[in-house]
Amino acid sequence: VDGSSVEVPGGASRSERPTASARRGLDTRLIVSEAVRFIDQHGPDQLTMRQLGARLGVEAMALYRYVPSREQLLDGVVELVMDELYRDSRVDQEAGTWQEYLQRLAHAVRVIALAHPEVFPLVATRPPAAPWLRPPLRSLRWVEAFLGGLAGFGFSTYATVYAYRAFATFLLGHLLLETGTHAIHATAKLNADIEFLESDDLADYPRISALAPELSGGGYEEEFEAALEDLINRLQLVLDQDGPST
Amino acid sequence: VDGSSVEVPGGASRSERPTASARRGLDTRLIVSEAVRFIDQHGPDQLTMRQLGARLGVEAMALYRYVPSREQLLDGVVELVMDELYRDSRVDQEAGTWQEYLQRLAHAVRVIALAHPEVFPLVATRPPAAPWLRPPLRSLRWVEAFLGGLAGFGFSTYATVYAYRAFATFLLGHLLLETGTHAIHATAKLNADIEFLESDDLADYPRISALAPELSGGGYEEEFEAALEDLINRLQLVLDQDGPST
DNA sequence: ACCTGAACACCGTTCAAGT
DNA sequence: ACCTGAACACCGTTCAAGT
Repeated sequence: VDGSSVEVPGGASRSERPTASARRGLDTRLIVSEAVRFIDQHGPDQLTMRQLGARLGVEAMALYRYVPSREQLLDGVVELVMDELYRDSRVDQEAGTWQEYLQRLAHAVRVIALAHPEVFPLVATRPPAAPWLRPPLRSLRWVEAFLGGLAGFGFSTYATVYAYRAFATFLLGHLLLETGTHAIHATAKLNADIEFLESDDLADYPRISALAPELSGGGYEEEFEAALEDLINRLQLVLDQDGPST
Repeated sequence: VDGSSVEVPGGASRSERPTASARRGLDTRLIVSEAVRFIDQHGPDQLTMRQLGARLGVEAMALYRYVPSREQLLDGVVELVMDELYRDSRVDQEAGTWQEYLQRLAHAVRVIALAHPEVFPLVATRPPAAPWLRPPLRSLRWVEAFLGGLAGFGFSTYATVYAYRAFATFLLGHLLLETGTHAIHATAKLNADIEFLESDDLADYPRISALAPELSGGGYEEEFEAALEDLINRLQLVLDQDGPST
């Protein structure tokens, strides 16, 4: 309910008609959030400077006053979406334990990912602005808070870094897989998919056929929860071996 | 040494001059493997039908005899790269234990990912042809072998499915992060990266500054090994709780 | 100051025409 | 049978020109 907090003044008309409130007062932030909405609806490949301009009641060339290039616009999309974390109530309040802290953070990121399944692949694969940022933890403010949080709970620097890396890897793998099945193109493509290198017949793969329902079934939520708990247990072991303080 | 076994007859000239052996005898497979080589060198965004044609000594339009579209060509690239597994000696030979089997498979996939860091994001994010295929385990033959292998080691269907999902998630997260830092564009972009939504000053993030070397450092190999062992231990627990046989 | 028109150098893709 | 030329409908981006 609170995962899609990118506010854009305009209404929901998906025609080329510009919304009244967007007509005047173009602005970098407005452009980026309209891009987010567009990608949520049609996927990143469909996002075109001309189409985005049309939705904002403007020619494509006008966007270049506020955005250096399409590539940087996509970077802005990633940044804006991940910044929804700041508006998520569950990360605001103080956590009592580091386990609780990681739980809250993980769930908040998951909410964002599921709210924007078409954006998440960009979060996962766009080259980060700095080498210390591991997707999907792509914001400096964020990572700073993460490191500070764990340190506050008595993590050594070693344990902090270990936890950071493991946590990012966990989120990336799970959420990319989960959003991949939720994405628009996933279903759209299955219909029209003809393998042209070699045509596969499912009858040749008895084990897959037998397990098809289990393999394709959902259960992402339970999987996420279980793996998150495992990760936390794993970090507990590292903490125990390592001793507290810096 | 054996991770890049896509053989393409042509030489290594990167000009538009076609290689002698590729001049005649166009063919779907040749086109796809040339596309792999191109992406390895320049990344997927740079891949253009016209440029690929030029490398094969042909106009772009000629490619459409063998490849339905650029999109399907990219699907073919993913498939061809992951099929290198069949040519990897470490998955051929019989494994004595399921732990050994998973270890071999994981390392073989990692070799492929590192051999083609620009292709791996495609492996990770392209919509799979079927809902039972979880990236990066995208081949039916492959997944069939995986399921059969574990069943042969006494995994119940529940444990098999659990292992499949966990294994795929593990590989996806780790290898996408690792290839992300190895990718061409990662370094190319860092130089020219100017945040335009808000300019960040590293001095505002003391913990990141302090841990910068540890955060950005490599250590991917050790991380991979450690996490793989953890995963195997986790699967051991599931097996114990679950009991053997189908 | 902010937006537009026209233009440039590209794309993917189709199809009639060449050999 | 296989490739090409020309064309279509688009792209991202630049820049002089409009208001």
